[in-house]
Amino acid sequence: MATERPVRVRIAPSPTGDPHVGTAYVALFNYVFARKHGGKFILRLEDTDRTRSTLESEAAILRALRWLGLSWDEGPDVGGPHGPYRQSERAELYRHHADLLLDRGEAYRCFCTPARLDEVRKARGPKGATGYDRNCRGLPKDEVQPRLAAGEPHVVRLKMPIGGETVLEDRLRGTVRFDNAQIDDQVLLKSDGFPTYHLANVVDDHLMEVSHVIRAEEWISSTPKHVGLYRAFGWAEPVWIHMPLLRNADKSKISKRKNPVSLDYYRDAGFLPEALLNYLGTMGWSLSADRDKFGLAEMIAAFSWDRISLGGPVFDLAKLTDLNGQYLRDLKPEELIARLRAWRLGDEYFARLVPFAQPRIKRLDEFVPLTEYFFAGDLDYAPVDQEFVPRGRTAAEVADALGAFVDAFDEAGPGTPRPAFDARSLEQVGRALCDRLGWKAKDLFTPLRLAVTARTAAPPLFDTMAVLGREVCRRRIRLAAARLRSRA
RNA sequence: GGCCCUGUCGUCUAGUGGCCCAGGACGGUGCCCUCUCACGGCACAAACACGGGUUCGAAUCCCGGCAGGGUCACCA
Repeated sequence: MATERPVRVRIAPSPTGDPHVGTAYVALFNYVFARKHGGKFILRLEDTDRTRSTLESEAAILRALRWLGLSWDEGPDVGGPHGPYRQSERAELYRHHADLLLDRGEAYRCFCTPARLDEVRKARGPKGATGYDRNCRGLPKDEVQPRLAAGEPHVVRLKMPIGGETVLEDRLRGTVRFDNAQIDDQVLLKSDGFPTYHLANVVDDHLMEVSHVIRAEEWISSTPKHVGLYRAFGWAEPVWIHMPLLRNADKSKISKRKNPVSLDYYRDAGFLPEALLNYLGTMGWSLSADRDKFGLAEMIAAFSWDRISLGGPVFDLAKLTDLNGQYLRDLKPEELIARLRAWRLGDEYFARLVPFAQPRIKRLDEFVPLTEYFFAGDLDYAPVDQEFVPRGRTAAEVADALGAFVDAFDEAGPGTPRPAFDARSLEQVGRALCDRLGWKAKDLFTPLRLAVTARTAAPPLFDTMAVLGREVCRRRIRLAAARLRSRA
């Protein structure tokens, strides 16, 4: 362990969706650790999945991290001595390093088709050993060359040691041992010529001189593969630090079905970045026995890995909300006003509402009541409870339909980017769902309108949703569905 | 299922062998403040998962199964 190396750490999000609260959590600990030791905090985009990565997501992640105030010293937007910081722009580098391993006999070309890999997996059954059967590992050169020359699609795999064990030292968990028989020959280069996470990550961490890999616990079981890579290259390992995973109330890994997970939600729902950061700092870490309100500077001053607890912390919106309230009350009135303006009580947001309100008001004093749900967080459905279920349907059916709608605009098919959150595609998704269900449009759109506005009469539904945003809509719809289910 | 990680109030946590018949916070309940609500104050209920060891002494060390989680992709 090269602990004396200058501290260089990184957050390496994959731009494949919303800016995730888990990313912010891990980023926070990277940031604090770097600042504590006068080191560098690097932002690197891991966009090697060409089918799922989007520029939109990339921008959203950068925006969210900036909103939180976690500034990076090196990154795709600010540059730095080890760029580029976007993996898609480093493809040559990974190919070169894969070749290096190939030349040294540490890696090999694998011509197995996805179909064959599928069969291997199936043949092993539910309780079989894991992974690839190393079918191509022993392929003789004179067989590989012609297939290569013929342009046959293939991947490059790492030769993991067949026997023995891989031992790694985790700063938080101590020595962790893996039987090498459990670890298969990981793909390094995909058939599209792009690297997998494993290769790109290890190559970049080395080239960027990352001293400590601080990441989520879910990575721990693939760490032996990374250790194998460092050895194959002959490089020094970083210090491994695997943080506990944020959890849903049922203790499963935090997920958008059970929790608001997008940083945009927290921003739109009126949480202050400093409160969110503070709250995240109490997840698995504590400043002292009797204080849970503290700022970034205090956290940096007091930070130590020895104060980490490893049980996966449940993310509790109620406690975050309380903390947020404390921050709000500490603000000077003029500061609060500025925050409110920057949030939704400013010209920008007003400009989007006015077109809806103008045709519907006869006096100025009607504006606020009319547009109330554009500013509210969670809504009170009690007054409209009786309106949710159309004739001939059950509450459970409606709840399922609402859930299906959220899924439909959230999750595209494999390899397809999810639909944009605008009125056109929202309506499209809604109508497609009606077709699939065999429902009249009204039977879905009415409960949807109620979920989003808690009113029977409102401006056009999909325009309203577009203004409210994906995060607020998702939460309201899920809440309404849960309420319907509890009634059924 | 294999492998790996984890295990203090419902939740976040303090606790690194005696200071702990376990402290703080959120949430809950009650009371006070108060024109109401919020804030604030006070109080109450609420945990060392279990079984074995080690030790004069264990929430703290060791072992065991138990439970929860993660992971087993040409996704990260």
